[in-house]
Amino acid sequence: MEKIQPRSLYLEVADRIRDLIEQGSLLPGEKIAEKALCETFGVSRTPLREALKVLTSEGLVENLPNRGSRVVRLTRRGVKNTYDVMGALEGLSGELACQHLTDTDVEEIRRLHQLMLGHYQRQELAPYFEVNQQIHECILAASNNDVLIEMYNNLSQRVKRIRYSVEMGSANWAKAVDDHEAMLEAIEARDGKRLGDILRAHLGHKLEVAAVSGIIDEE
Amino acid sequence: MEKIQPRSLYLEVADRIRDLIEQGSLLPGEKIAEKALCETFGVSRTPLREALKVLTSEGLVENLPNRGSRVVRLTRRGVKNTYDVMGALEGLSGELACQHLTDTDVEEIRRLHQLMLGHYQRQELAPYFEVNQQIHECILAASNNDVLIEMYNNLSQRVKRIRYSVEMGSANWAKAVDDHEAMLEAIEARDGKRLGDILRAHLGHKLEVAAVSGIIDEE
DNA sequence: AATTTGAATAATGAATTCATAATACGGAAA
DNA sequence: TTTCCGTATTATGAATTCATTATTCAAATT
Repeated sequence: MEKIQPRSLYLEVADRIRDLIEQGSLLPGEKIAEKALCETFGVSRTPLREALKVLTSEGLVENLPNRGSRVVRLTRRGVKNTYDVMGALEGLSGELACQHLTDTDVEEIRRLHQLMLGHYQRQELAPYFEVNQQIHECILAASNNDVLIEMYNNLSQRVKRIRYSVEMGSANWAKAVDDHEAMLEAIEARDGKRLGDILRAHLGHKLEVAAVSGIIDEE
Repeated sequence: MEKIQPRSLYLEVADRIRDLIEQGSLLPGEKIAEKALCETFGVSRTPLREALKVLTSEGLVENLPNRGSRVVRLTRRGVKNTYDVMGALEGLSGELACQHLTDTDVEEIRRLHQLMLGHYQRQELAPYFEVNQQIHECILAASNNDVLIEMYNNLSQRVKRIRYSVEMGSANWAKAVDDHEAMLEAIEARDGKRLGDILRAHLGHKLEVAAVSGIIDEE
């Protein structure tokens, strides 16, 4: 029998607002009118305000005393900072994953890797990204470190609303695929140090792509 | 003239609760009675509950629906996970710091380093830790990455309530001082990669000490 | 005696109300 | 016309109230 999980209203509301921000219904810098959101969600201001406080401490929203909340703006510098930290965390995830990866885990990653290569060869960008992310999530999960996973997901959430420009430079793309090739080798050799180094370096490339997106403010 | 900073009540309350947890007035696993805290702080339940939600998303408190809040328990595994992530973040801070450290910054670190050595030679543990922390904060600040600083401080807060057993093994202590010697060299050479590696490794030792503390639960 | 049931109590969750600060607007003065 | 000032309006911050869910404890049943 499955347990019934009672979930607090404010968590539900926080999820919904997160979605709104991610999909772009609430834009960076936009003021969040409490009353309006209350009506769309059909809740009172209390749980809504609690949700806003959670999002504030998550770094998605900022709270100006007596002047309400706004969606935080993404600056180029802020995004760079976020990616740097994510790189460090990915690096750690690689090192730890190598200590825990089972043979079937590696098998699964190998499968995804081949799948991804196929998408690359056929230049199918969206499916490529999809599988690419699955690989990284596999490694992250294998780190067996829930603090790490929590931190990474938080940071990831902050930059998710950047819509990557649809065409990725072919040179960058090729480099990314090369990185993944090296990653797989390191994984198969269970070489955590090397995998960590590759992952730390790997994320740097994404930034260039992100910078093009219109959502980022130049301070 | 100094600006007047209007601060929300819930942030104030959150700070106070954080203090209570850090100094051990609220113990891990302890249930947090809202009414009692409201009276001690002299505020209503609304800002208190908002504060609790912030602390929950910071990982200091957990929220069981309809059953209130409790201070999260520290498990050996959880502390290890936290230290691993902190190590990765310190590593990054070292790499970044080397890109930004000015000569006067390095001068200051050198001064602190000598001060710390003095405390080590005289076996003055508390002052040693004090200065030690100042050095790490210097490096962290010099990273110029506020996302990194925010993350690090959050994690640091979570484990702050561990009271390190007063006597540190003399072997460990010597090793830590050695690490610091190597750190200073790397800093003076502005060798970010090396500094990063040293810092990543450096934190591992603390864990052993922490494990002795009575506050940690064996799951 | 041990376990279960149910009423009484207390605590949490959420809506509402009240207080206060910010914003918008209109008129007066320069 | 532009700027400044004061009032009206609106929104936020916090306390209070109401509703619902746990908990406690005594009585009843096995």
